[in-house]
Amino acid sequence: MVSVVAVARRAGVSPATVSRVLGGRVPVTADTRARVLEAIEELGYRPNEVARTLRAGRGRSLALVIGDIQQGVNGTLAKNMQRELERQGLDLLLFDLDHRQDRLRHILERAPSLGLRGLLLSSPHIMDMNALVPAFRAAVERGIEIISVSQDLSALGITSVVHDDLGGARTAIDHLLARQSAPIAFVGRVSTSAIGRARFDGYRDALRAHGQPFDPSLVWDISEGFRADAGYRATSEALDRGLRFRSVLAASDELALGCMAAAADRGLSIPADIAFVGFGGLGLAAFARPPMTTVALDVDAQARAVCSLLGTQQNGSAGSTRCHLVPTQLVLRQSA
Amino acid sequence: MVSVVAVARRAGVSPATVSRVLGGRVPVTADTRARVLEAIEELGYRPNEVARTLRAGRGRSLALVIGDIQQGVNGTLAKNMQRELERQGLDLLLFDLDHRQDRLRHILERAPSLGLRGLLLSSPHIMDMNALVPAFRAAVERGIEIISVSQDLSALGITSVVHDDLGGARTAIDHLLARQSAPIAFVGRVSTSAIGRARFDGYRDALRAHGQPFDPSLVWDISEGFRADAGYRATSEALDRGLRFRSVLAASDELALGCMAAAADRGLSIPADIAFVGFGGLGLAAFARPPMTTVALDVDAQARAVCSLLGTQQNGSAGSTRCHLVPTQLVLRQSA
DNA sequence: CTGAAAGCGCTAACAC
DNA sequence: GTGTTAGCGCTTTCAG
Repeated sequence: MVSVVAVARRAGVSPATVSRVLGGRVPVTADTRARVLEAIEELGYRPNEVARTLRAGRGRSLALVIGDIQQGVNGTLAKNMQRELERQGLDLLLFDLDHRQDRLRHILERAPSLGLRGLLLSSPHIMDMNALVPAFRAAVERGIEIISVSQDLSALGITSVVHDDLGGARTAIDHLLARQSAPIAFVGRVSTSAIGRARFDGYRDALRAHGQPFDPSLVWDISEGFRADAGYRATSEALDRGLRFRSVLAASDELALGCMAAAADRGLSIPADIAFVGFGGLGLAAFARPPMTTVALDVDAQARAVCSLLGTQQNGSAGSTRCHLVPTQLVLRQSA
Repeated sequence: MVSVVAVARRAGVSPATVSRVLGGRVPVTADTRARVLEAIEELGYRPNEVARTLRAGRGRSLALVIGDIQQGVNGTLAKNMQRELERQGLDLLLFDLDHRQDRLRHILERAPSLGLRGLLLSSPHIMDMNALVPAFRAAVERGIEIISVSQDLSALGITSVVHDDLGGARTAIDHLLARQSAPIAFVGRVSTSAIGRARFDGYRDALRAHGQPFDPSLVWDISEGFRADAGYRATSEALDRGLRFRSVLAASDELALGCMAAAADRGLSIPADIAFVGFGGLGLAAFARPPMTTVALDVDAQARAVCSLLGTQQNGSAGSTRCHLVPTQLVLRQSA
């Protein structure tokens, strides 16, 4: 491996000077600089990031700790995050939680020894914070920046950049009500998901704001995961039980797709018999038939917001930590 | 940061001994060992991966270099790869190519200085190998293991673990022919995609094997990306032009979804009027209406195969490098 | 079986 | 403006 020493020798200078040229923070004679640059070129030298990291105490990578990269808009999130981080010369380590809390603790503990600069936590999973707070605290004390992007953890002193799930759900309900689609069912309140919870809260708040009755039998909890099959099952059961509803707000696009399939399988017409609104803004939703109306998340804006926050944080001063809201947008298609 | 030195002091031994206990490869007295372990426990010591990496010359992470994490089964691929790598104590660095070849060269050049152990290349993009081969070679010489998982690059001395795209397409055609769905169209031959090419080859070969005519007007190229809108457009145009076909094999599930939407929008019945087969095995495909028949990829098997190959490779001995084929499976649903 | 010492590649102090 | 030196934390000789 070509090292600073080799470059220095070739340029007839000391390793320190090579380092100075590389850093660009300390003045170097134009002539020396040119010789060093030339040597670097000739030798095809590349600074060793690992050595730099060891020296500096921390490196140039962040971990994206994600609930389930396979689901929903998480792929898009990963893509956007990687792109934005790279713009700042940062690398992205991917760590899939598979929704297991012990895995989160594990990566928190490993972060400092990996030289990670920070940790982007994208899990909607409601965690046992008593068990986790010490791990978070320890990481922050070691200089790890933590930003939560799926649930608001600002109360714990963790900077959060989350979508306006509540507002998004409200907008959806407003729309559904405006087009006379009450009663409205909600699918996807999951006891373990902060996102499911927030979207449900928006649903309930909006009903209340409009003076609409809240009917618990129209809220369909699902055990876990916002998968299409859960939506299918919930809707099928509701239909079997003869529940009366004219529309469904789903906590995810996948869920909504499952719901729509269930309605379609019973020969129901969408949106005439039942209207459906999804949540997420999956590209594929536009190709469901009918095309799905959905509350679209702006993951690109979120990624940019997260990156602009990096380095800015006042480490974990629990009181003042803010939660930044990323606006959502109702995309009207034909399902509602 | 708690270091070996601190642990050593506490246990009353030398740093070397601590290291030996950690490594477990060199015999240590049971007593000493116990004292060291205790000190580690008390201090909450964690070995610094960065220092280890610097010392060893390479670390414990691989890069997953992916064409577009947002598309198709790539999310599933990332998830499975991360899980399997972690089983071997390896971390996964995510690098999204956005289908740009210069980005691949870039990461190849950076790999050694990042201490990467290897590079999992998942891009179907057909690249200018003249421009890339030197970069590949340089990386391999520096000890980077490279495995290609989306296209067969064994001719270049790069171990490849790819799905049996050709066989999968053949099976789909066999099925379509058996159910009297000729003529069969193919959508998704992309000039820049090795995957699109391989699946197309399977389509053409199977037609030939069955003595079916090959009609070029039934092969719909798309400019790039296996997105649903491309499928929608291609199918719409074909229908507008009055082309005669009874079924469509798509090079991806997204594409197929777009195709089905186009047919549905014209009031065509699926599969009675036109049958559709997708490629990939996206979970969502089961909730299209009608449910989509698709050639499912076994990404889990692929990830396991890749990991079992790590460390096994005889670095880039161009002649003998093998291409491992992962079988696909036709999942019959109602669209064909 | 254990300790001392060297060194992976880099950069920040400290001289000059 | 530039060179010398030390040390980030680890493991691996080499002695003992």
